[in-house]
Amino acid sequence: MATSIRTARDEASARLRAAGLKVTEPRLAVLDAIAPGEHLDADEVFQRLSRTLPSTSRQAVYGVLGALGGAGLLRRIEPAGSPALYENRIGDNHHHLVCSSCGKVADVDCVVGEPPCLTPSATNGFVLHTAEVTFWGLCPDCQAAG
Amino acid sequence: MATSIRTARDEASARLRAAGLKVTEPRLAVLDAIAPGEHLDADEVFQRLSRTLPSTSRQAVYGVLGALGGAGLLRRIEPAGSPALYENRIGDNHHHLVCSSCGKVADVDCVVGEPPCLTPSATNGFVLHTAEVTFWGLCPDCQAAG
DNA sequence: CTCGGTGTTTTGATTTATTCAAAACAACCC
DNA sequence: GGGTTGTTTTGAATAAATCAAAACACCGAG
Repeated sequence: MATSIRTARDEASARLRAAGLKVTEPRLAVLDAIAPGEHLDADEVFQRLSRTLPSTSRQAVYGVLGALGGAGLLRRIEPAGSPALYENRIGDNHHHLVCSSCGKVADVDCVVGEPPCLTPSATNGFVLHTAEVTFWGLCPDCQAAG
Repeated sequence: MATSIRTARDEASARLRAAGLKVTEPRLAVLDAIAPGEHLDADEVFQRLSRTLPSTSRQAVYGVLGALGGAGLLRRIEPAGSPALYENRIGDNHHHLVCSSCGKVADVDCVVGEPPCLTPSATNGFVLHTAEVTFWGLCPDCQAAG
């Protein structure tokens, strides 16, 4: 257990270094705070760090999230009506399901077949680099709540 | 010319009434301010109204945009990194091309073939009602600017 | 036509999410 | 270990939007 924690920290350190970023406690703590499948906003990350590394300032959280996002170690999404959210899952082009009632976010793998969403009908002269798909609906809990 | 202006106003009035909204000067002015193909934020709308109906407050603009958006007379989009934008084109499920450098927005008709983007690989129990696709890239001007 | 109820707008303050700037600090190469 | 550079802290400021209460205007009933 202690071994696996040490290992996770070491892996995180290695990923930071590989990205050309210095290894610092706030960065390790942020990487540790966001579990796979979660989508956390800056405030939620800050609150989690207030348990694991209470000296961390809110601005440091913004700085870390910005650095990790820019380095590709976290992915940032901004669903309409919600503050920016950060997730662990990177490197694939997965999409998101957002509950229009409670804001809950779930991942979905790319849409049916090949990524057709990368091909709009006309590009208006734009050179594309990403297609982002957000599905809006009601999550199971909000369906149950009527 | 005066006739066409009168007609546009009358059409806008009819659409407001049909939506169950009262017909007011600020609402007519907002509908008049947003031309087809444009994507304006609340501040841009407010600035346009400061010419055509200068007594309108910023909060009234927010109120009008909210009411018209809720009634389906305007569509609201919120690309990441940008304030909410409002457009005229409603009732079709078109998508958007956003320049990641300057923020310029262009409309695109739905992606190739049938709307495949309405079918994620797994819905995680969500009941879907909308799929929103945002394409990110560089607009022609920003390509030219290097 | 005018009166009254309801919905809208104004006025002014407030909140939320985020960014800026400068000083203190810490990681890491030598 | 010591210096440079990047990071974090501290504190203030901004942008976008929302809230609340009072003034007002639309529009249907009479």
